[in-house]
Amino acid sequence: MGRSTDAGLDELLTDLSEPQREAVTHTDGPLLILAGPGSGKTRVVTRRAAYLAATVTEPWHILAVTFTNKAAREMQERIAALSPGEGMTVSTFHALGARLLRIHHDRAGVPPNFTIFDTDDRRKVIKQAIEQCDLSTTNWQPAVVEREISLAKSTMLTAEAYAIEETDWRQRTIARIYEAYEALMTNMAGLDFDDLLMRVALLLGRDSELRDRLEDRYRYVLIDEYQDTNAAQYRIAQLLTQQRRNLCATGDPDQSIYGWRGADIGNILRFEGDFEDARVVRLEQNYRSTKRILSAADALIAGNMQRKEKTLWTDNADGPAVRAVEYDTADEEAHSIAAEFAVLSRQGANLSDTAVFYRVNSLSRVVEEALIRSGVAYQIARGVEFYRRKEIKDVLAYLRVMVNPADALSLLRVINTPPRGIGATTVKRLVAVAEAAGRSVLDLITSGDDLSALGRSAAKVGEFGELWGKLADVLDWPAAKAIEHVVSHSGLRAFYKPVTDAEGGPGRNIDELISAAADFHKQQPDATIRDWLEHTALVSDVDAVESDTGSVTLMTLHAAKGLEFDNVYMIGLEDGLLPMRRFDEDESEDTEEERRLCFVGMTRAKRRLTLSRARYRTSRGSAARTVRSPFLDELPRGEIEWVGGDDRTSRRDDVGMADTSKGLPPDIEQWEVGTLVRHPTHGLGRIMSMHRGAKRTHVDVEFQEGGRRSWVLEFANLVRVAFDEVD
DNA sequence: AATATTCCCGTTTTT
DNA sequence: CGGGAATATT
Repeated sequence: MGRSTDAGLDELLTDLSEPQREAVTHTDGPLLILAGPGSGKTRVVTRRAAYLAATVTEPWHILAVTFTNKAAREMQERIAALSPGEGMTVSTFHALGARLLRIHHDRAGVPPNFTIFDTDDRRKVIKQAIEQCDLSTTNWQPAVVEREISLAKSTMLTAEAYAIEETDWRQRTIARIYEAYEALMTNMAGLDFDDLLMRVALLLGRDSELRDRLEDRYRYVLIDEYQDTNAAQYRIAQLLTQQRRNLCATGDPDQSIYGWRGADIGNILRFEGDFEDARVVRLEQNYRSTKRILSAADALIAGNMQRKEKTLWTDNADGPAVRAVEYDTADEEAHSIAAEFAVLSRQGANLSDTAVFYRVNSLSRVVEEALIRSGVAYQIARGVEFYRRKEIKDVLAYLRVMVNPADALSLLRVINTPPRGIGATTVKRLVAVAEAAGRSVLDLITSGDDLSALGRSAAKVGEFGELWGKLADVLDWPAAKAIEHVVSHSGLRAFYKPVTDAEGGPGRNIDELISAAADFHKQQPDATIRDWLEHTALVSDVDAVESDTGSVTLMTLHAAKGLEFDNVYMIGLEDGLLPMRRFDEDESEDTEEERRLCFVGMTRAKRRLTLSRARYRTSRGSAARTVRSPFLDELPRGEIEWVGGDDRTSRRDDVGMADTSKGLPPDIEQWEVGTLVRHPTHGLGRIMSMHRGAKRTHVDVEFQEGGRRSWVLEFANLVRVAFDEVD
């Protein structure tokens, strides 16, 4: 056993509540930890891992799986602090998948040096696939097809399986695209995010020998955030624990917020059905939040119908009232919050413990601007965005082709970046020649063939071939050094030089990339460039969040899961935003997930929670009036301090527009963004925006039959339609 | 072939 | 409003 002194064991069990101790000391057999927010789940999980290592197994027999790198890193650190010994595996699902596919590539039927294609790459390949099928990308929107394929993969439907399941013409067509997409990806030795899960699930399902080996290696498996697992992840968890059945799942159905990407809340609800002898531990005492925050959150989540009853309670102080603030405009909202931060900061408060959450990334902009103006330091959780920047993708593309010469997507990106006289037509010819010769483009370029078929561009291509010869041997270098080399010899550095010094300019970003690579190398000296690329492909937004920076943290509600802050601001509590509503979807189903999302956000707060909303918000250009989020109305009146005029009857309805009322519909007060309307010739539509000028009211209506039109409301023959009148 | 210009349309959320 | 793509210009 890793460590077994009695003193050590006692130490692992101190300061635990009864249910916590029960979970920690449960060693063999299925265990479900239903952990409410702030219930000390991480503490239980880390102690349990150390406990297992100290009593029944060795550290290297323990596998813990999380959803983000940040979570994995933190879990690793906290377990390490309990010194259970070396060798435990703590990983994200996707990183684990990549690693297993790498090691067992022959069994999995994937190329050994596959590279991971991110969503941008995947989008491009899907577009290619659609075009290859002679379909138009207007009728078959890449984003829609991408989503469909992604959801198929998350339920382990391969292209073949999907084709068999065909039900209608639409699906049959998507099946064709799916197959074309897979063929392209295979050609390029690329795997997408969903492959990392699907292929592992399928591999484990059919290869019992490998399964046995893995089961012997990973005898105790922990899956964190089990409520957010999709079918493939669920399958992996089951397959890894078939014989020993030492699966410990932790999670909270009330915090399931990834249904939209295939997560199945049923996985956690079904746990006791899957394992009849499962031990279930409920952690319901909250150690994080004040009574007021907890009861507000609890009241909100109680509005969900499909849910396991749960009693959250805390011994913590009442704390200050939860605030609900209504502002007139989003600017005002942002500036007011920024001003509060400025005051706190002046009072010497540490803003590391403060966060702003929002439903959609686009809301960060107003807040950022306000914070800059007020001189408040902030950080934004957006690790992914960094790696999506042009210049960064340019650099990475070079490395990708080196690691995986089949990666034509990256090669075509790189071949004329920076511009070196190889234009679109030349590239097209090059691809055609390669195809005719049955060889790869890179092969063609680098093997010194006769390229005269390319006309006068042949020389340029030849030069690129030479350049490539000089670049390609950095493959074994540490990533930072390799990037430095590539950047200077490819001409990228010089190309970006003119803008290089600008704040956040391309040159600076490349420098940042280099130092990130250097950090990586320091932490994992044995890692190859391929490992580094994999690492960059699998970052999440939260991964970029640092603690103790002294600055306010801005992030989406999704990114906030699992974190906690003293002082939390949630903005944009508006109908249609939070809860988010899309126009083509039936509404009831998603509202519960939206409510959970709101619940997640609220329960991040330890001491102070402020929810706010703006009566007018500018989105993509034009300002539109908003409707207060129904979630605000679901909060217990007594616990909430309302600021800025609370309900619908106050102020906004009597702002001087008296003389415009002439031609307006009689029920104009009930019209707002989202209202359904009928037009004599255009049919049923929905108001997308509403603009009240001094004299005229303008509306923007999107019609069910397609199309979008704007009118001056006084002159449009629009009639309001109630939801229940719609067939 | 490279750069300048206009136009179009829209991401919810993320590994 | 702003990025990306189609289109115009040099």
